[in-house]
Amino acid sequence: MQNSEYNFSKIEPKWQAYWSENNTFQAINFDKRPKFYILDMFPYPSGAGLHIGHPEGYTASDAYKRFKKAQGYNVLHPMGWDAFGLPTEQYAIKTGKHPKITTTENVSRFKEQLKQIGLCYDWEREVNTTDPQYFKWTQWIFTQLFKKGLAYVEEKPVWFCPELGTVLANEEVLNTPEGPRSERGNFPVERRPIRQWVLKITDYADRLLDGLKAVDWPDSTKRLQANWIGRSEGAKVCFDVDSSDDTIDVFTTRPDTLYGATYLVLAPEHPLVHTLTTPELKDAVSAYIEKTKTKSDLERAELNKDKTGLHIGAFAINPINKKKIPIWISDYVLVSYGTGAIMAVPAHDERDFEFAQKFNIDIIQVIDDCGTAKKDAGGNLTQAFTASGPLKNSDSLNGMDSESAKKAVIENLEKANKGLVEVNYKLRDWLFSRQRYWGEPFPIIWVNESDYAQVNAQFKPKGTTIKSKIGDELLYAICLPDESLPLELPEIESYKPSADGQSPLSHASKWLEVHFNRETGETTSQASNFTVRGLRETNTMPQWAGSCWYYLRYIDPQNSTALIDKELEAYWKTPDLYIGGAEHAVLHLLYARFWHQVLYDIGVVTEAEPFKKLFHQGIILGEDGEKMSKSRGNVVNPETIIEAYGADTLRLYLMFLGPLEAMKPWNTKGIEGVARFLRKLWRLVIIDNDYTLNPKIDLTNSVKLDSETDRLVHQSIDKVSHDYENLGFNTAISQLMILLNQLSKLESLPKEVVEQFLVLIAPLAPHIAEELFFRLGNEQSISEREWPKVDAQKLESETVKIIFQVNGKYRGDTMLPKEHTKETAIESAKKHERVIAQLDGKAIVKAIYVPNKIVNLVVR
RNA sequence: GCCUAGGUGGUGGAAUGGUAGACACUCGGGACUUAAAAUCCCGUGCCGGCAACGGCGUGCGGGUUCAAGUCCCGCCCUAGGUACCA
Repeated sequence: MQNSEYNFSKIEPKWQAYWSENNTFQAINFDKRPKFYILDMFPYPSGAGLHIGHPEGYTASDAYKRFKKAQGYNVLHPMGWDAFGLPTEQYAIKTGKHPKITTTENVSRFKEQLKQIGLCYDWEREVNTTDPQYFKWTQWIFTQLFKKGLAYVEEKPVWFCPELGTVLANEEVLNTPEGPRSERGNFPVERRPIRQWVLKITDYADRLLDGLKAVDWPDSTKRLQANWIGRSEGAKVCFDVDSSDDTIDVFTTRPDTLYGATYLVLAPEHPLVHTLTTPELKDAVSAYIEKTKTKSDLERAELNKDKTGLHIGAFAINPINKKKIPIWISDYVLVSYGTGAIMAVPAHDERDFEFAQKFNIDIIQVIDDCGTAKKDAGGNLTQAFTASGPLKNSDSLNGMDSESAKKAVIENLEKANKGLVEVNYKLRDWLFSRQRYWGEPFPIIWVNESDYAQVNAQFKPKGTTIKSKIGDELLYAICLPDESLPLELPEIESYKPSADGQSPLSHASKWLEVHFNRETGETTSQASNFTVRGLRETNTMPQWAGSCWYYLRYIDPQNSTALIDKELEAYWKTPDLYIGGAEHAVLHLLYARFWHQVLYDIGVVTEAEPFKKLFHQGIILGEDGEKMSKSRGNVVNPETIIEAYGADTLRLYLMFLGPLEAMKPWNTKGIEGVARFLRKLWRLVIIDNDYTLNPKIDLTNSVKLDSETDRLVHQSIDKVSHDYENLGFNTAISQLMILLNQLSKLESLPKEVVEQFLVLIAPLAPHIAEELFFRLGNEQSISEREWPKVDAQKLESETVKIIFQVNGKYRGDTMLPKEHTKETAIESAKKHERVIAQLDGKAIVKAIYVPNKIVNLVVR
């Protein structure tokens, strides 16, 4: 009876200390080996500590890193903290504790937990978005955007809760039968326009779309981003307003249906609504607009199945046939898309059809459905016909197909100066400010008009000015010089926003009021002949800002004179693999790409796209199959698992649960399987805990493996290598289980084979691999050992298994030599007992032979 | 509504159009043990049969094919995302 003990709690801390002391996984700048940059989405260090979802993706990237290192790459695999964020601020409001302190505590807890799992990062490259030496460069990037004219200020509607006196995030607003309410306190909330910084991401829409072609991302993610950008080609059509000088521009993707436009709809927020409404309808229209304010875009879209709207009394003239059509307002038209107004063609648009039916507006079919549309007994459409086809009811265009008609209509309108080709995007500009404390302050000063004129142009945006009414004054924005960065957050007494929704920074009067040197840009608390009076911007940046470019800072984290050194950038370039959740498929990845493209334009980086290859890890659900959450009480804590089973077992099990990309439930019972596997591995090498090696191991490597085992070894090297490369860890582990089961059965086996096994499993279970490798007499870390090579010859076997089928059903098999003829295979099938039984009384119609695989006899 | 992903034993899952259920968990039986833990062996999709074996079986209904979990068409269900985008 073997007496061995796999004491993970003793060996795991030992090797964690070893890796740390020896800088085993340090990335070496300018090393001759090929570089490989693996990036994880960095976490928000919450007060709750790690949950089991974090280590899933992180274990995968850690394993991949160890694999790539063994393959001879100079691997960069860093970690950092996306540490600005709402929960820390809320905690500060509640307790008065400075977010900086909370953040430091949370970060050290997270770091400790990551280390416990055996995750080895190059900690010398750690970044923290709240570190002034980091956000100095976040602010610097903003000044570049500002100077390039890619930033502007605008009043934007945001959720505001008068009761709480604060702006709310979408997720803090609940939909209730009584209307939208705040999550905290259940108070009524409304959309209120507040002064915001906005970034012109739409200027980059086409490049963001084109760039997707070149990257190795999941197709579904590319599609998601492309849909989000939503490029659509169409026309802008200008409608005159009857008995008025005003005109209304609409955007349409179907100019071919212009003859079928029977009414116009303005978004309730459209600037012309008030002007065009006839006096007797003003009250009703105002009431409708008020009601719209309480609805989010999503609500206007989804929950409001029943169309609402009002005719505002005015009429427009269809430019193509001079027909007079009524102007309506309805909340199904959004002010943020296109021109905020549409021409409604109920016969050929579902929403317009629904609306026209409800309000009894004409439905004129101008595209011939050629009998394919759904109609009632009277021959009227029962739903919109949205396909293309030949035109009708369209004067000279009758008979023309949709595509040609689109061109013809636009040409016609262009001649009359009533329209033109236009491209529209669903993508909206990026609302880039928050009325909060715990974020990067904007490096912006507001000055009055006459002072602005005296300020050196280097502090102003090129080709534009940014002005806004602040307090009662119209002020102009200038940016701080690089030397004044970072602009740090002031200490304040209360983290609560002011009652009018302004940022808590608006209380910090000492910090707020400055004197700005017109030439040098230096800010002082005392005025002088060279200074102008200014007010600092009180908004802060959103959490996205810091996470938009962190992957660049890992390359050169300490640089105080540049965001990144040019030579280092040229060496490390951009991440070769980016692993992170699909929940960031659009926003984070799109914003980061936008900033990267701007940085590319100004020469900071040399590649146009930041993330060459992307992989989404799935979510781990609770044992009940529901999303893990404190309130459900189904949260699994990694620390408990490590205490009971060890980090290697946790890592292995996380990867064994299922495909990395899948959403899968945690099952604590199942962990027994991988725990047994590791104990079995331990016993293969050690027969008691006193450093006694298993005598089955031939230390001289003179024992030869039988050919079947030898083939299995090489098949395993082959499969495991492929699976690791594709992050298919679950199948790699089952292959290793098969191999270990075989090796355990042998009477004796060469040490070399055991070591190869250890190298194969080291990426996933590094502690036990190091320990056993060490006990086999090796002095170097197993991570220095080269990845085993497959001997292709050994994969081949002399015999192959031929499957026998009758009418496609398995009825037996046999082993045949590799070099056999089709006839031999078919003959041996016909001789097989079970096949004969199936052939009884039937004739063979056909015999299919797939070389080295299958014989299928078709009988009747 | 729309977009995306998915639906395979009691459970997690595996399967270049070629033996469905690898590898595990669970459960049952046995060995070792005073006993337990650990370990080892056998069985474990469903129905029938002592067994050999036969039938059925990858959400549902069709289709293509010698052969379909895999490809095509229609439907149902689940999860995630969402902006009635004109």
